[in-house]
Amino acid sequence: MPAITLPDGSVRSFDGPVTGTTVAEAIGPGLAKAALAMEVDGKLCDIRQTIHKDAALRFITRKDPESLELIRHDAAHVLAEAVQALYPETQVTIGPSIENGFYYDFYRSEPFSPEDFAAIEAKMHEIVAKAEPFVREVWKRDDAIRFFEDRGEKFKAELIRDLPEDEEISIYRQGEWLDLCRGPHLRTTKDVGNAFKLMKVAGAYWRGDHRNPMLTRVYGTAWRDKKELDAHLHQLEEAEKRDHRRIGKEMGLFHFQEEAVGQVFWHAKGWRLYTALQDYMRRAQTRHGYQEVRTPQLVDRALWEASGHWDKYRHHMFIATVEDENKTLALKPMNCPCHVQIFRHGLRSYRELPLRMAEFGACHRYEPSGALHGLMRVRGFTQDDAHIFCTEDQIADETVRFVKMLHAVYQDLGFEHVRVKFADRPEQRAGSDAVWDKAENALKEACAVAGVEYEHNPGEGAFYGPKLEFVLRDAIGRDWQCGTLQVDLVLPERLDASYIGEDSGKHRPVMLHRAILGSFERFLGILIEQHAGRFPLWLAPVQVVVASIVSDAAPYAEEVAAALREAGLAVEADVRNDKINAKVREHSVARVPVILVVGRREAEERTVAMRRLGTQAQESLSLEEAVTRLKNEATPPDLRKKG
RNA sequence: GCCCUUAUAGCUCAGUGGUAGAGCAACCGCCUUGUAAGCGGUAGGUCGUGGGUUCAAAUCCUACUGGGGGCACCA
Repeated sequence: MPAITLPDGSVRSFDGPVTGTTVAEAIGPGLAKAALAMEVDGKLCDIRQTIHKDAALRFITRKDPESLELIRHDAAHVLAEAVQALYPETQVTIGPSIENGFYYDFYRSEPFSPEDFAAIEAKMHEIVAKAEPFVREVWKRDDAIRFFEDRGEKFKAELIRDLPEDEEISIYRQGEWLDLCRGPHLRTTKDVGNAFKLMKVAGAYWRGDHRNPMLTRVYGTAWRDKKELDAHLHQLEEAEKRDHRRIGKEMGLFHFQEEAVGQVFWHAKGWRLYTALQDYMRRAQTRHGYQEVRTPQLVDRALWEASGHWDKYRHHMFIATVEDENKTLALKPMNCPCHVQIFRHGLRSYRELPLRMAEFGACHRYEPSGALHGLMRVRGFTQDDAHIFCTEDQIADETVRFVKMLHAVYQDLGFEHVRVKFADRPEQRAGSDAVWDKAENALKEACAVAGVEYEHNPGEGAFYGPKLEFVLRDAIGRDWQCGTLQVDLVLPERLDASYIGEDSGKHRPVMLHRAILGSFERFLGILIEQHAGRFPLWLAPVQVVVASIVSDAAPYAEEVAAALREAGLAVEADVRNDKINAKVREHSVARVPVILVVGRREAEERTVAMRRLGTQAQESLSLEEAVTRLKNEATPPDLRKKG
């Protein structure tokens, strides 16, 4: 006699086991029509599922966010049926719903191409129109394996074989077609609707392992209605407009070319942006008690062997040799071993700890070609790297200090939302379990002291120690992992770093590896996308353009530009023989934050007409006032007078 | 590295077997101009590179290199 409790608190009793469909019909025809699935005691399931005992029930309609996931998952099934109908030799594997859509991985000797999309989409619409009910069946394991093997579906058979013994093998049918699937699903294929679109094909390794065969993955996006779909497609276009590679080209910030793959040619404007950020970081570091150092680019392999990097990362290092000398050197892929060399140069006292050693370390890594991505993933980059040599007792305090500094920097740079992840020991690692226990516990404790709340990220630590990962969210909601703090008890041991303690004995320091930006290249890529190239004044590559209206005003325009330059601003004078409309347009398109327009009147009165990017308003003010105000406004946030 | 895709003028792109095109930018001239494109003219490309098919290749095939989207990788 199940009693069904509904979200409004009301209870309905039934004489015997009932399906969700029956309950919905009992409540009313409107709900019966709208209910796509249901949640029974918090668990999402098919609406046709039978409820045997008392339960809390909530119906899922198109309005509920859960419906999107179901629509997407079902769209993947519809895609798979369509593909097998058109290309019967294709084997199916898996097809989950993902953010904004779904994908399905197929195995086929000839991979699909976007040219096949039109035919596949047409078939999908046919299947949706047929309104085939999704019917759940539970099969015996052996029957299921035999069934799929008989059909030549080796991948599916393998999946079933690998399911845990006690797992129920459920099959979903939609008309003639069926698939192994945990569910749940909508009522019929019709519920998928027509707001879907196939987006791209991509290769993906079977079970995510590069030793396995390559499958063809077809990605699609799916929404509740056409309006949502269009909004999503529009958003994709908007994101494309802020792509840092596009903006970098438009604003003349940097370029890449074949002769230096994965390395940036910074142009004058991009370099101003870069150095503005670097200057800021240098000030922040100095303020927080770091000393800056500089270490060699080319270092003998012996050091990398000692640190353990040679063993693990040799194939990702650029190796250099000299003809006349039988030596192998490597371009440094990281700075830590070099910093240890400075630390161990001469005797260190406990009085020097914590010793915070920073370097804008230029590193090179031979990243796989497929990993390269604009500024975000390059082969030559510069880290805002630092290593804190300290005692175990100082870990907590240093963590507190670092987290504070990191938040201040992110805030100055315009990022408010920061998450923390705790990455613990990976499978392949250096150091004993005892050392790892110690390092992980120390870091956890430090988090507690610093009041840092974190998510767990299992197995993702560095090979020498656990790490905190700082993830920031940008203006359009994307997450970027930038900052990191790593506790390392291994490298000081391997590279024999020591200090003399209070007891006159030798001790091992702890090394904290830390970065806030990560790499300048990547962080600038993020900054470009964050601001869509419209930087705050202190970062803008060209801060002000002084544009003359008539040639008579040209000398005054030059004078205004000179005054601003004297005040430390990046300014250009545009005295070309062109219409003011054209000049304003050109510099607006170039995202110059401030345009000062000067004509005959301004020259006579010694004023400027100020126009801000993104507005049409003009403000007339005296030259002196303009210089004072712009100089103040262009001051980096950390140098601005507070309050 | 693997799969798909792509490469034409400085930029954005059209041209799909029959003598390389447009817009913007550049350069030259005219216009002295009041807040998002004034007008006219000139110049600019061995169509990414190497092979091949063909009477004929930007166009078809093939390899390589770079770019893009994923997968794998990310000390």
